[in-house]
Amino acid sequence: MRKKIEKEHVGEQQLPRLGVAPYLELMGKTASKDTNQASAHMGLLLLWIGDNIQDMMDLNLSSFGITESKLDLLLLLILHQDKEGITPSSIAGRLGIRRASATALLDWLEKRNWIERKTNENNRRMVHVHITPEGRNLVDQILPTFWSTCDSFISDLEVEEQVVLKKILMKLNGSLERRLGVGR
Amino acid sequence: MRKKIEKEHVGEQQLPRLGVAPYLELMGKTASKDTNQASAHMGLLLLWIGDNIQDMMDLNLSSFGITESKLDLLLLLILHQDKEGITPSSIAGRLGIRRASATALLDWLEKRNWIERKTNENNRRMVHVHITPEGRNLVDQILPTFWSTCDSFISDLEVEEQVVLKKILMKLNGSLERRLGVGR
DNA sequence: GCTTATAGTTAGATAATCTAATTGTAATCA
DNA sequence: TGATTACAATTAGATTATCTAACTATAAGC
Repeated sequence: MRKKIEKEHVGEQQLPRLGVAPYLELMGKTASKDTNQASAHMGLLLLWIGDNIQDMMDLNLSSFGITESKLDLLLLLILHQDKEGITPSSIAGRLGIRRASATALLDWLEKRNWIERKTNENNRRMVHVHITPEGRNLVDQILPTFWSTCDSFISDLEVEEQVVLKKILMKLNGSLERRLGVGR
Repeated sequence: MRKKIEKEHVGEQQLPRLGVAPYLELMGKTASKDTNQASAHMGLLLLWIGDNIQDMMDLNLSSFGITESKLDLLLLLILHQDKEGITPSSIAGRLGIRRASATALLDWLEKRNWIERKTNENNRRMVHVHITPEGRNLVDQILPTFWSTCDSFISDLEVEEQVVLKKILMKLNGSLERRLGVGR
């Protein structure tokens, strides 16, 4: 008797890949006339690329049992650890989430002993947050994979392409951060 | 899902923006020696850019009461609507999610009358999915905003920068899709 | 000393995902 | 041809990440 797989084996009837062309055709029919369609084409590619690199990072981090957003928070704690001002509020402000959401993230990390909370004795409403040695240890284990994954995103590009891209990406990121009013 | 919209008046004690430098310094100390740090720097920027454009798109679509991932599904239905092979399974395959997750998405869209399910009479295990006129109407209302948002991502770049970027982005997206085994 | 503001948490909700189990149908094969 | 296996979809139940609103404790202002 044959026993069974586990892959949830997706059937043969895959939808064909269409590529970008039908999207551009639809854009031609549905974009407002003051939209620059060549730029929008690039924006669409950026959206897809963002999606794909996010998936790739999630995939590579999944074995560590932590998501990129939680790693992000731990990095924040490391990079600001000399300052005393790391509180649930300031974390929420930096990550662009509500205080209640920060509480939930911190609960999760605290339960695993990767961060600690300590009440501010001068203002007992406030709580200081810091990473523990175990947390730092975890991050040190993860970071080599994190950086090599970042490296891998553009590994298929030629060196000259990378040079050009670098300048543009820095400018682009600055522009987006300015317009969103955020920034790391 | 992300919301991140209102303000909830965040207090004064904001964490300072550090910029990329401390990240690069940390990378110097923690990256494996076969990581190309210049490339990883660009990868990090791409990750941040992806995050920022996703936020910008979410923000601009939020007033339509639909997320980008659900719009994505509706676009899929539109672009494949001549073919008969659109089923929960094929949707799950294309979106890279499980069939159960596709069922949940379709339930949500069906409840709002934007899609319809119809049992395949030749093989009663299968269900065909198609967009309704109301669904198509909704998409037509959203798309101008969607395209202009895509356009806006790179609106601060010079024309020459855009020209260079386009070629690189197409190559980059192709490379990522190939490595992830996905594609639109 | 009341009143108001602030920081954090709790309670309860929703969205987007997952795995495992279930249901109904089709195909295989002994 | 009837039992077994495979497959498509759904259901049930869980987790993660977010939200808003309400609550608690503390500090500050008048």
